[in-house]
Amino acid sequence: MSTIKDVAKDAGVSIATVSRVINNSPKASKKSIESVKKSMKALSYRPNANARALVSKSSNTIGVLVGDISDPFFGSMIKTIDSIARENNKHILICNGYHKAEDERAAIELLIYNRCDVLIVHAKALSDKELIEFATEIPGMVIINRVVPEIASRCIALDNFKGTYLATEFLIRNGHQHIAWISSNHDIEDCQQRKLGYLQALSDNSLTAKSEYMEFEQPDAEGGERAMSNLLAKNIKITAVLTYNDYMAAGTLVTLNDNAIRVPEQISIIGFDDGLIAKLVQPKLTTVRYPIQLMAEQATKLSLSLVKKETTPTKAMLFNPTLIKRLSVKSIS
Amino acid sequence: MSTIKDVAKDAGVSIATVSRVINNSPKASKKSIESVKKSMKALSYRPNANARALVSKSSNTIGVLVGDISDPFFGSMIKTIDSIARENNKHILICNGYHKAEDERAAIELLIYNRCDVLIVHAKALSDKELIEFATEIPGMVIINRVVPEIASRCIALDNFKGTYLATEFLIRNGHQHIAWISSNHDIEDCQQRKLGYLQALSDNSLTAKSEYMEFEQPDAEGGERAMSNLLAKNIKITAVLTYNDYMAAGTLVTLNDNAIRVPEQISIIGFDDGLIAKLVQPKLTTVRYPIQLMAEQATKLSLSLVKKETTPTKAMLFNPTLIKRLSVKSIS
DNA sequence: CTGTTAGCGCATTCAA
DNA sequence: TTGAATGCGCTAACAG
Repeated sequence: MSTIKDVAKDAGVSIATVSRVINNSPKASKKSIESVKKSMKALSYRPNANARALVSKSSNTIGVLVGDISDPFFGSMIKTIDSIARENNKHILICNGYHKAEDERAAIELLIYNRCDVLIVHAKALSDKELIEFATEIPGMVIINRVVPEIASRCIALDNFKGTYLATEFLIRNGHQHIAWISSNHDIEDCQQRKLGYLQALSDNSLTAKSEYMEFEQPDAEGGERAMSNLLAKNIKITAVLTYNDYMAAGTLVTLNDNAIRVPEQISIIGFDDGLIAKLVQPKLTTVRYPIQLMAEQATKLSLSLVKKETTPTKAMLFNPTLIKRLSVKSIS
Repeated sequence: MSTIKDVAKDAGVSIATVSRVINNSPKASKKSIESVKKSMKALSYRPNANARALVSKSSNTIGVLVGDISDPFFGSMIKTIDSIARENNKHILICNGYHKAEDERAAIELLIYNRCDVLIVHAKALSDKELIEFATEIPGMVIINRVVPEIASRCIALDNFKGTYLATEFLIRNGHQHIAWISSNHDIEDCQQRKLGYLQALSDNSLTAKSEYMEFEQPDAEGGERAMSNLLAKNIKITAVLTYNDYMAAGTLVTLNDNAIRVPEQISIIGFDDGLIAKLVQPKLTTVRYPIQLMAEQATKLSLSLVKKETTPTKAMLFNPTLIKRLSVKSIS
């Protein structure tokens, strides 16, 4: 692979001149520009991004840590970040944390090693303490989908509590009194908050929560199937099921359908996220919207302005969940 | 951010020694290792990946070009690549091509700029010619989901023709004679091959293809909805629909359900890909399996061995699609 | 086992 | 407008 030197020699100029035309510097004669460009093409010259990053002390890269890139939730988050990155002539470097502290730590470190200008971090397993340390070290780091009080100004999150509270209340208003909660078995803040929202809505409406109405499995369709299956096995009266996310809801639907239980006639279902899947299952899911694209956009912009030292927000940006009514909930008398 | 010099000074050794402990070189005394590690921690030293890549001429990065990262199909492809990358102590750099030649070109160039050791490229819009040029320049480049004859040994692809041929024949064997084809409106090889498979199976069974039985829309659920809607509008006799992918199939199901047409009782459906979604819709989709994870694994391994100059395959690795029977097809007399 | 030294490819002074 | 020279942070001889 040819270097800037080769190009300079071929074009009969100095490497400084070549550098100037690479970077569209105004102080380069038309003649130089022409001959250099010709040589670059002839040698199929590729500027070495590593060398540029080394000397310019900026890799022009936005680092992104997500839970699992194959999860469509993160897919749309990443797509949003990528599009804003492109608008700013940057690209993104993505790492998976798999919701494990060890992986999350390694991922953030990798992003730092690579001198990412800005960092957008979705970390659920890492402790507040470690996150604060990283954030202190990297001024452009922003945390998405989590609030760490000490660095709240760098956090973008959803009010998870409100999400399930809304949904539970909606079910209660529609006459439901036997509401199950199918959730994730990951011990992360989201789960706790969403569970609290569910419990609070129950108690605010004088309904007592029962542990046999709650199931915890992997937060995907399979987990949803298993959880619903467990619920059915217990032979308790259930008229509605609130789920941790749309995929668990989809799994719930599968189990119910396999068992000839009609939704929403016999059991109502509410999902969470309002992902693509919500509109594709039968019946279309009533769900809680997680405005992840909006949030990802804000996170990216915040992070970008942080490194430019433009803004200094004072508190966490907390987004509101909203209920999207579709066809998986039926009112009962 | 502290550098290797700072650490050397703090630890009272030379930068060479620091470099040695960073790289776990055997020729470093226990004492040095200890003091250096201590200093590294104290200064929260982060080796600069750009500098390392510059001098070692290897960024330890696998470059990946996909169509659209938010598409679950690519999500699972990337996840597979990432896991193999990690096994080899590498990480991945991902770019979106959005099936546009311009974006695909820019993406591959970015990956080359960043000195990716190996490249796994899913490019549909770029011409064979350009792809060959890139492949010639980068010995470790592998093309996935496409066959470019001149560089067949670097291609990993699915036999798309066989996929739809299989599916169409399956429908015919089950008594269907009025089979529609809902496909993507992108003018790429996959579409052409899959259409040919459909047409060939029809003609091999003495059925005549009719253009009003074919619809071309965006290859997603919305496109599937629209396509099915168009098909219904034409008021033609249809007993089965073959679709370009599972998402189009899911959209098809939505439209049919909205119009109170039962699947598979009134119309049978076959999808393509066997993605996660196939098992979540109602009824579960009979579909053609696209072993993308297997293929991504092979592509990564091939690419990895290519840069090590270990292997020199002679022909394209062509994968077989297989039919996965579920519940969306009914036999008619 | 350790330190000195020479680049890796590039951007950027500073003189001319 | 140009080129020579310097250094970004690091690895890898090489000599000790």
